[in-house]
Amino acid sequence: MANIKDVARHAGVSITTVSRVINNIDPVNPETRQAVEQAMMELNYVPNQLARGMRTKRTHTIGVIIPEFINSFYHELFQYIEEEAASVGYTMLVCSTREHTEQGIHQIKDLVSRKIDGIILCTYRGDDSLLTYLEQVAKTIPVIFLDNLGHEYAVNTIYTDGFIAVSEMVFHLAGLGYSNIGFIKGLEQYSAANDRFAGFMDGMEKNTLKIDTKNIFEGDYSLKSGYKAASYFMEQCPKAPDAIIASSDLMAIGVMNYLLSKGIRIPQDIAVAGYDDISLARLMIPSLTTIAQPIRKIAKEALGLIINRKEQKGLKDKKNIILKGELRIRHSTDPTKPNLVDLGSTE
Amino acid sequence: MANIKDVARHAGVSITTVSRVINNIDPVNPETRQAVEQAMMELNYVPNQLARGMRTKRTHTIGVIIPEFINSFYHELFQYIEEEAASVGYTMLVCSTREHTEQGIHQIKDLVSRKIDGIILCTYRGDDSLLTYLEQVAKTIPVIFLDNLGHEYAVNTIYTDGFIAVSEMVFHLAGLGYSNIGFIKGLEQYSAANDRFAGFMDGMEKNTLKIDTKNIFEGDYSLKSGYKAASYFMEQCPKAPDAIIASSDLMAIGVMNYLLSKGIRIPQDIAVAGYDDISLARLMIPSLTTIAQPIRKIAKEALGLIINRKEQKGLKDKKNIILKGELRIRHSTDPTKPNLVDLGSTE
DNA sequence: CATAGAGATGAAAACGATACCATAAGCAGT
DNA sequence: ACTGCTTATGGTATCGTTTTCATCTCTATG
Repeated sequence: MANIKDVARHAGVSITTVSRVINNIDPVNPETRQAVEQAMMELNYVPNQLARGMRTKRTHTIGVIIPEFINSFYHELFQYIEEEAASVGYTMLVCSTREHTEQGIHQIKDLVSRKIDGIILCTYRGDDSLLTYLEQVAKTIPVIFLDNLGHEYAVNTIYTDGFIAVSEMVFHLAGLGYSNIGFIKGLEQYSAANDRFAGFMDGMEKNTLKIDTKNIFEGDYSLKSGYKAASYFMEQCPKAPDAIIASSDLMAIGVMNYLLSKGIRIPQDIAVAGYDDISLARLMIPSLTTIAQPIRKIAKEALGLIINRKEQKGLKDKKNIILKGELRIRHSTDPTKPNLVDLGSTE
Repeated sequence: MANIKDVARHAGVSITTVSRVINNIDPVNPETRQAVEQAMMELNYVPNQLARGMRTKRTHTIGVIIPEFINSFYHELFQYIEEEAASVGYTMLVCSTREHTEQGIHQIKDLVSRKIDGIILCTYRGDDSLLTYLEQVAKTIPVIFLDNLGHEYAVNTIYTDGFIAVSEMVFHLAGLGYSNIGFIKGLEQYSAANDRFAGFMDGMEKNTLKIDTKNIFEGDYSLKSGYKAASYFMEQCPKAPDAIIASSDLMAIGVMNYLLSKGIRIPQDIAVAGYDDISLARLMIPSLTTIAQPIRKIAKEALGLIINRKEQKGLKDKKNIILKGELRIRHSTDPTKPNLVDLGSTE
């Protein structure tokens, strides 16, 4: 494989000049430039990014860490990050922690050793040792955490406001006359899960609806735990709810699966709502009411923080960007909406 | 950030010795080793992979190119590749061509310039200039194409045998008494699409079923095109089929959406089958009969080809690994199967 | 006409690791 | 006592770039 030296020799100039042509920065005689460009063509020259990164300390690479891959919300988020990254000339290194702390630290260390320009964590089941390690990394390169962390750690965060969104969802249901609303919350470790739960409580209170603690179930965002929640509500709960809000679409779909398999009608018998607006939500029959996270915007903001980085100096420079979710009302709560979304429409 | 020199100084040895400790290859006095390890700890030393890759010509990085992200089959495939790569100590650089030739060549060039150890292409709408470029790349590093390419190009391929699988699917349907079977094929440019179509023809012939060319529709693997196909079959086709096989689950789900929205029962009125077994197939109601691609195996084989690479010298060294798909019979064709898959089961 | 500045180029030092070669000590075998 | 092998270590070239500094030739300017 040809290197810059070969190109220089072939074009009869010094390597410095070739470098100048590549980087298009210092003035170069048009004739010389042409000769160099031709040499590069002929030798099929491609600059070695390792060498380049070594000198410049910039690799135009970002690291992205995704949790388990089961939840397709992360697939979709991931897709937008890739798109955004590509559009600004960055390439992604991807790995998954599989929710294992030690593995996670190892992965981050690996990314750092590859001299990435920034790192995006999609989420993580809060473990202190990993987050402390992350803070350390954040002193060197921008670190962006796509979830609510609370304010204790010195890393940037970007996330959707689950409090407001779920509260709005309760208003929506209350407006339709539902009153005995069940809630499936996420694991306590995630503060985003707590936000959503707090939003639920807030909505219930503001609508002067009675909160029955029996109507609250803790899930883990998975399909299966939604299914389990539904079976709990229907079989063990003293008074089955007339509406169920799940903190993730996947859990909501698990609920739907249970209900439909038992011949319970949605929303006539029980309304179901989710959170995330994964593409599957539109495909369900009935279509699923949910809260759309602005993933395109999340991706854009994250990349922005990496590209326009300034030297981060500790906690005071960190940014917390909180975006607003959007309520998508569909048939699973509101029978006046179409039972299934027209695939030709843009919604 | 500390480098090897700092560690050497701190431990009172030469950088060569530090390198030996890191790579654990030459003999090193246990005491010296300990001193070096301690120095590394204290300085928080992480080896610079750029520098290392520069010397060793190995980066332990693979490039993965995915097509559009819309089809969740690629998400799932991608997930297994990541898993497999991580388990052998490799990290992935990911990008998407967005089915744009020029962009694709650009992406590949970028990956090569980053000195990846191998490249996996999930699929590509066959464009000659990109594939010719790929052949060139394959002279330097292993290139693995996860689709049938025909045998014209000097790159490795791994894929599922669509011919046998779809033929089996026809046998399955014929066995249940369906005879007027419609087929939604993929775009002509993909030879995998043609394999599946040929399998359909084969199955029909072997079951002495009449093939009506009106019953064949060309889609593009998307949800929407499945929907369109169904509307064509039901509204414009002289004699609507009693069963529909789609060459992708996504198209099959589009079909289901159309049929269910018109109140047509599946499978009592019309049976529906897909291809891929994306996780959504199990979640549909009714659950979707389909052909599972052995994605775990595909991922494993692909990584194997990269890790155990020998110098590839042209066409004769290329491998074509063809795996067998597995028929998954569910309710959408066979009413004796459960209407929805038990989420607790392992299927 | 001396000279400052701009344009165009090149030589050589880094960047942070590994690989190759050299050296020195200790010990076994003749 | 010499040779040859093993263990332990260090010096330095090298990977392929960019960056800094230096040089040289013009041209414009007072």
